[in-house]
Amino acid sequence: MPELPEVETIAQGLKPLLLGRVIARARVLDPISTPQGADLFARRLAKARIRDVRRRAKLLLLDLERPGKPDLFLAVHLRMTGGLVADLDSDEVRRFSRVRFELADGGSFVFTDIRRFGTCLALTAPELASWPFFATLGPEPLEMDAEGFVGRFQGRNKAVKAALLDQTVLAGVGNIYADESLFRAGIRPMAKAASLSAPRLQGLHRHLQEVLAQAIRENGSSIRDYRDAGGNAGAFQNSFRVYGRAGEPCVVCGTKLRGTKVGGRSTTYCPKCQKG
DNA sequence: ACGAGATCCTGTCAGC
DNA sequence: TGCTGACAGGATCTCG
Repeated sequence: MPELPEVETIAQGLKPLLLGRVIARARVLDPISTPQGADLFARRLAKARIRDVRRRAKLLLLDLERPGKPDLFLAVHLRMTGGLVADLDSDEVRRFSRVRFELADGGSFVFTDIRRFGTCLALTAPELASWPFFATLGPEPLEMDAEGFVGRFQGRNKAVKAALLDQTVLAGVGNIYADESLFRAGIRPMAKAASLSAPRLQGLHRHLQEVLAQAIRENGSSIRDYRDAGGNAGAFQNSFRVYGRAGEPCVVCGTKLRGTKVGGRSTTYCPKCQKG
C-alpha cells in the first residue's frame, strides 16, 4: 500500500524520465480509474507537456502545460495497489494496466492497479484547489516541527493511531508507518491522542520523521504489489518491527506481539513496550 | 461537530 | 482438487 515514502520514491524515479516530455494521448483502458469520464480525461491531457513530477500526501502530482489552454494537474491516487511505471511490457503490467499515457516522442508510462481503487484525475488549478480531499489535507509530516505536530494531536478524543491515519490531521501516513512509528515511540495505538503528554507526542513526531526518512532512503516498503517507477522493489519491509508480525516475538523484549483492530485497521503492537 | 462503521475491489491464502 | 470465506486497506458515505 503506497504511503508517503512509496509515493515519494515513485515521484523521484519518474521525474527524470518524464520532465519536459509531451503526452500525445491518454488511453483509458478501464474507465473506473478515471471518475471524470474517459473522454474528458483523455481530451484534457492531449498534447500536455510535463513540467514537474511531485508528491503531496499520498498523491502523485504531474504539473502540465498545454499550448493555448490553462495549466493542468494530473493527480494520481494509488490507494492500495496502484502504481505508475515506465512502460515495462511485462505480463504483470499489461494485465493490470488501467491508463496508458503515450508520449509524443515514443514510449509511454502506465497507471496499473490490481484492485481498481486508485484514480487518475486531470484538474485545472482552481479545480485542484477546490477538490475537498486536496483542500483539507493536513501538513506534510516531514515539514512539521515538534510544536506544530503536538498541537494537531492535543485535544483529539480518538485513538492516536486513528489520528495518524486521518489525512486532515497530517498527510501521507498509512497503516504501515502508523504502526511502526507508534512502536518506536512506545505508544499504544489505541491510546486517546488527548491522553498523551506533550513529551510523548514529541517522541512520536521524532520517530515518525525518522521512520519516514529511513523508508524514503530505502525506496519504500514492498509488500505484495508495490514497485517503484522502474518496477523495482523497496527494502524497508525488512525493517518492519511490528507491521504484519502479530504473534511473533517483539524484537526488543521478546513478548508476543498482539494483533487487533484500531480505527477499523489491522494493528500490531507490543503489549510490554508500548504503553497507553 | 465529530467519531465509528460499512463500502468499494480483487488477489491471496487458510481451511475443509 | 476445488470451493468458500476471510483478509488486506484509503477515502467516502452514512448513521448516531
